[in-house]
Amino acid sequence: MRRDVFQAIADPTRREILGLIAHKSLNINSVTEQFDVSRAAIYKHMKILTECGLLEIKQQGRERFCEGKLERLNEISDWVAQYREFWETRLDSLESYLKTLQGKSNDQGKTTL
Amino acid sequence: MRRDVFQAIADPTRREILGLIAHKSLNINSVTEQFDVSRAAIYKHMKILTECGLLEIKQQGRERFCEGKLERLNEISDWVAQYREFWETRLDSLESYLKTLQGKSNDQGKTTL
DNA sequence: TATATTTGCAACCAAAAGGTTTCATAAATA
DNA sequence: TATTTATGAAACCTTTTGGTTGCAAATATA
Repeated sequence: MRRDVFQAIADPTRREILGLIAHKSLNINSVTEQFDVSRAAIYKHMKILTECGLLEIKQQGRERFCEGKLERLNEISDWVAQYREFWETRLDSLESYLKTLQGKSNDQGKTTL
Repeated sequence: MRRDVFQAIADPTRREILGLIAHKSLNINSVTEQFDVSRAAIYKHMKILTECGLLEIKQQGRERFCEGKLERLNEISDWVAQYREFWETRLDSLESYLKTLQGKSNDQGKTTL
């Protein structure tokens, strides 16, 4: 069972769940109401999110409130970041190239690519 | 067949493939050599990456060179970004709270956590 | 106490994912 | 021309995924 953050956010329902609980903690039934699948299905998604640390559950009476731990998404943005540097470097050199062109003829405007 | 960027990067092999071709274009056999699965398996991964725009293929004789289109990862970082703001706000208010304590200060520090 | 509510979890199912082997085809080369 | 190389893709298999229904247990409430 691979259970990493990348796999966790691959599912659109799980992304939606994160969106819901980012703002405020909700119990499992409240989350379920927002979807048209069974509680058991939502529960399984919750479990996956919990197992990779994106979500924490706090018991309160017979209810369990789900709290988002979005910091864990850092793993994702860190991974993307290495390539961002890479592709932005390329875009930067394109940009400076275009600026060079622009400097040569000043009425140029944007060249459609 | 869901075929979005989120699902594409969920698989570790596909993430590795992106890492390989980020630096320079490689043909399919060269990519395959780096893994211990069959060419057909790699080919399928390539296809998925192509279908969601993370990769472009340029024919050159009988070979096909795979070129990374990492800009498409913007979709991922955009999605993460909305939550980044959210959780960094929380961290920022913690930080300013700590600064307030440290400075024993005269400003109205945000203590809402 | 009897009943409602909220949840955990098992058992099961269909479809998707990730892999394999095999064959066909087009391009390069001996 | 005959052969090797690089690839596309079909057929097939196993495991994982995402869903279901149903039941048990614990907490709240009438």
